[in-house]
Amino acid sequence: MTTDVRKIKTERDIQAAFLQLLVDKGFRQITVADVCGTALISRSTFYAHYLDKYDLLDQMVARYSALFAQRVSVRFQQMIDGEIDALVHSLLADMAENRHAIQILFTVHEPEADLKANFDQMLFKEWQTFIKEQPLEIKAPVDLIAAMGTNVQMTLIDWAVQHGEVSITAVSEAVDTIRKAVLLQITPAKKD
Amino acid sequence: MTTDVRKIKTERDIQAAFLQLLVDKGFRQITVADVCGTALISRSTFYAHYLDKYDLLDQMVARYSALFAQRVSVRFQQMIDGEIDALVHSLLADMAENRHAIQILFTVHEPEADLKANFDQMLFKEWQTFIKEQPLEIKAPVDLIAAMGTNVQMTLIDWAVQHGEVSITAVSEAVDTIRKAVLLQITPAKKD
DNA sequence: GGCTGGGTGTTCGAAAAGCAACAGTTTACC
DNA sequence: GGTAAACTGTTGCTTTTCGAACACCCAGCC
Repeated sequence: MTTDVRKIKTERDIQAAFLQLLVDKGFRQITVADVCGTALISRSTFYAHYLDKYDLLDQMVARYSALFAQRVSVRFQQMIDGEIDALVHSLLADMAENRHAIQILFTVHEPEADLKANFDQMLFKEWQTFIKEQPLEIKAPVDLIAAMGTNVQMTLIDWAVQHGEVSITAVSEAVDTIRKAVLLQITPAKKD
Repeated sequence: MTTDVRKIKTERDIQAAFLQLLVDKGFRQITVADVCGTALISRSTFYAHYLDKYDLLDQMVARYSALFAQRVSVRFQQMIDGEIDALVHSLLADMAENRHAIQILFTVHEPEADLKANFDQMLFKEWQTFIKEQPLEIKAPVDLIAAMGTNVQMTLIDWAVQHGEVSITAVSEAVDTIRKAVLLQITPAKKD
């Protein structure tokens, strides 16, 4: 099996070095030699783990995308139900380990690897299907409202990733107000 | 020669883990398995580098002792000359890299490995020879005054290690006052 | 007493990582 | 346009590290 500590450690080191370099000089400027240098890793070892720097980025983006994918539905439901406190809280709990990496990867936008775009896309689909399930006839275009909802959520996620654990009540209220405004477009007015 | 990155990295990891564990549970409670566990190192690898945990401690203490030994005379002279600002400054500059380790090792007092005792001993010898070189007949026992001087310096070093870079003027003045009092015991009163 | 569990220190073959050299490609500059 | 420098992947061989087993010791416990 893959229980060899060495593999885990070198991949850990490579990825940490990569994130560091993303901050320092940006993806385009990074060379494989750079990564190996700051990770204290041999170049031949790098190629034993990744095809090239694009593959490295891909794998990292894929990993965090998958992580997010596991929870999208839950988070989406929390948003719909107005459990903003719970949403922010569980978001931060999940990310406690990964916040740093996600924060950095959010700044990278490559055609084939864009974590923020992936998150966005997943949420957008959730909104689309949610809206279409609504019994009411709605006047505004589905995709417009879906985009609105997605943006509210992405903004919240971005904020959470940037700020980590902070007192949340003010945030919750602000998000909640906007959330209601969006939902009003697709559901009958009701008491919350 | 021995420029294999792996050796450097594992020793780095082992020593970092060891320092961590010293803080967490203290030297006596540490097992080799502990060190390997937190360093993500195989036990057989540990024994390729060190005989046992005592050897590990020894080597670390020896290293920082040697580092200090290189500079003792200079530092001592700075003290005698009342260049307290310069003393604290160069002390911190030297230790920038090692302050953390030294701070922790200062808390470990094993019969055969005691960094603080080593520092103390080196300074004490400097004071002894310095006092004996003085032309004046002195009334107080040499070792008493030597111990006094050593203590002033050790206290300063301890403070520097704990606090790192801080605004220093108040410290300088305090130390300078005491320093003069000690020197007055062995030299004729003079204008500074 | 005997037994168990956790610690030590050693060994060995297998796996991973290192290093150095390679040809091929891009980049930068005169 | 040409050349030097830097970067890329790849390879063969060496060194280090790993994991798992071993016997041993010692402390606590039934």
